[in-house]
Amino acid sequence: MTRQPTLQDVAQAAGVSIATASRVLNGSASATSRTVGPHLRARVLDAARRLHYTANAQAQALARSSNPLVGLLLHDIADPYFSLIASGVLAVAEEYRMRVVIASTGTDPDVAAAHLAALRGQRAQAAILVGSRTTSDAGEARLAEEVEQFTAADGRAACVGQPGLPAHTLCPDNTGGGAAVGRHFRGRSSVAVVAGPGRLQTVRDRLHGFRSGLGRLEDTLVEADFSRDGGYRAAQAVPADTTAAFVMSDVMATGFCTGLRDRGLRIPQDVWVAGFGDVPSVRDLSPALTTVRLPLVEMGARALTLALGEERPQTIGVPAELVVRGSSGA
Amino acid sequence: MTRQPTLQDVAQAAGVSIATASRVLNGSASATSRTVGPHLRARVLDAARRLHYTANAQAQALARSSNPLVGLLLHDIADPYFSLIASGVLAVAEEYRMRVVIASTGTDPDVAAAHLAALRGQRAQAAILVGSRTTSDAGEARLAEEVEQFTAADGRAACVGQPGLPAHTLCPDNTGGGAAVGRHFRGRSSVAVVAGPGRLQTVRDRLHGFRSGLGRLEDTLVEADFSRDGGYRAAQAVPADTTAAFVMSDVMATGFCTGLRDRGLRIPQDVWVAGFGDVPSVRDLSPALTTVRLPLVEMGARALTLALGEERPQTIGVPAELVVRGSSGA
DNA sequence: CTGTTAGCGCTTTCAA
DNA sequence: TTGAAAGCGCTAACAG
Repeated sequence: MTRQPTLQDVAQAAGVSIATASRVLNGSASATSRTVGPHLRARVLDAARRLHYTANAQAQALARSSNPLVGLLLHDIADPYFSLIASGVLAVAEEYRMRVVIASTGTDPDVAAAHLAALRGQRAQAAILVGSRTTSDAGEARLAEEVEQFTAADGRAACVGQPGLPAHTLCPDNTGGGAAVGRHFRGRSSVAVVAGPGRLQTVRDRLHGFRSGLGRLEDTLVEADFSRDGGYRAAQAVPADTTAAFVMSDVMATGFCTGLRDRGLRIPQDVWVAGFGDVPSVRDLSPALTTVRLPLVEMGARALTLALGEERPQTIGVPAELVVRGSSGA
Repeated sequence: MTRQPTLQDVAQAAGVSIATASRVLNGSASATSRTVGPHLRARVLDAARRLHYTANAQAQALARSSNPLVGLLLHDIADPYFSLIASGVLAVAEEYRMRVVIASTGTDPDVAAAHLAALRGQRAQAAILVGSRTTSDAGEARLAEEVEQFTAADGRAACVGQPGLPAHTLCPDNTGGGAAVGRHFRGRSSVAVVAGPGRLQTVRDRLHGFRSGLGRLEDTLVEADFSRDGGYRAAQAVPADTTAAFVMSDVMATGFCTGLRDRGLRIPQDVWVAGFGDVPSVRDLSPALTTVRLPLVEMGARALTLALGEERPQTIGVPAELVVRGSSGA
């Protein structure tokens, strides 16, 4: 490799000291950096351009002991629920001119904890944890511990999901959203719920809300992973006389509807279906999917804004709104 | 903030030299690092744990002059086409235990070039550029120049899209895929094409392939952005007597189908529709969408594997396979 | 097997 | 306004 030009090289080429070169090239916005004469300044800029100089971000981070970096940890980037949130995070990061390192952690809090430790190693200024808390108390405790380490190292953490972590929290109204679906389903004779993994707090909240909204408990519970195919399979597992199904994510619901249809059941004549999240594509199913709207992109944006802005951890509720469409008779 | 513990602190706490601490904590896998006595080793590990020590990744990168980092530049993470590719990249990065910094660049080559320069500044080992080349010769030239700088700095670059950059290239068969749709549409009387922005090479390739497959040129061309709503609007813009429409992305096609339906046209009785990409959700449209399958997740995985593995830039074709479904009469 | 020490490239006082 | 020099935290020879 052609060794990367260093500030040293630029300074030399411009015939100035390395300090001067630093001031004109990477000088912080602070007033003290503008103090370079126009003549030298021009020479430095010119030399930098000629050499294709780019500051070594590591060295800068080390010297400044701060790194314009935010970590984004989410369950699965291939799921639109998460990629939409990610898109909001990226937009804000761009505004703040921060880089973002991303990782898919799955649902294991220990994996998230490990990544968070790595982020601390990178001296990231912020970390956004997107996804559900779990019922693994031990795991959650370790994650919380790691969040505290991160915060102690002057990092800002924000979580999109349930409260429970010592960090900013954006808390979608899973219970309320579930309840709205439950109320909407009142009067339907035989109700099924397609849930995600039971260890996820999100799943519990949505289920609990749903049942309280429905006003009774006789539902059939089918557990699936949060995938399209999981939803499809769940449609085979549901009782034949089901007249309404609450599927806990839009991605699952999408597969679920197809599964139902392949089984000869009609939506909504035979079965009402409702999802959760309101990702864009569910409007285009036929019939369009009734679902609970979450402002996903904004949630991502908000989470980073919060992390970067607010000093004291805040918990902020995010309203979840039932959107009734054709899949439940609209 | 509680100052982060340094290697110094750990060494002190363990009563050993900083070198020893370094060897046990961050020692490269090379044989020379295992040479620490079990006794001291244990003391160091213990001290590190007590202090919650995490190596400063910046300092490490600087000292080692290499950074286990890959950059991922794509048009729009909210689009499943890209998020699926991203998911493949993340999986491989995880295997290699590399971090990935991600950025949405839109379609402007200069934005990508700027991000690439930043990646060079971070001494990233690899960069994956996902997205179409454009017809902006000047912009592409600047991007190519930047790729060369990146490579010169010992970085590996891989591109998912068209050839044209001095890097590894994973080249989906856009022309062939388009042609397959064209052949499939032969015999349909009035054909429309919903294209993305004309400045994208991908769009040109798919269109060119389509026309050659169709065997004639009298199609109606509607240009839209690559969004769901763009597809929906395009459905209003297409001639009323259209009997077949090739929509150049699945996301657009998804909205397009709804637009057509809202306009009173039936799929496939009145209009055949085909998309491109085969993202998971299009199987669940009714009728299911005919489309051109691209192995998106694998493409992402392959791109990074290639970048990390192969020295000499290679161009690899990725087959695109027509999948006929209900939206075109299957 | 362990410790000393010279950098890695940049920022930032402190003097001049 | 400019330059000299002391680190930032860690790695990697080189000595012992």
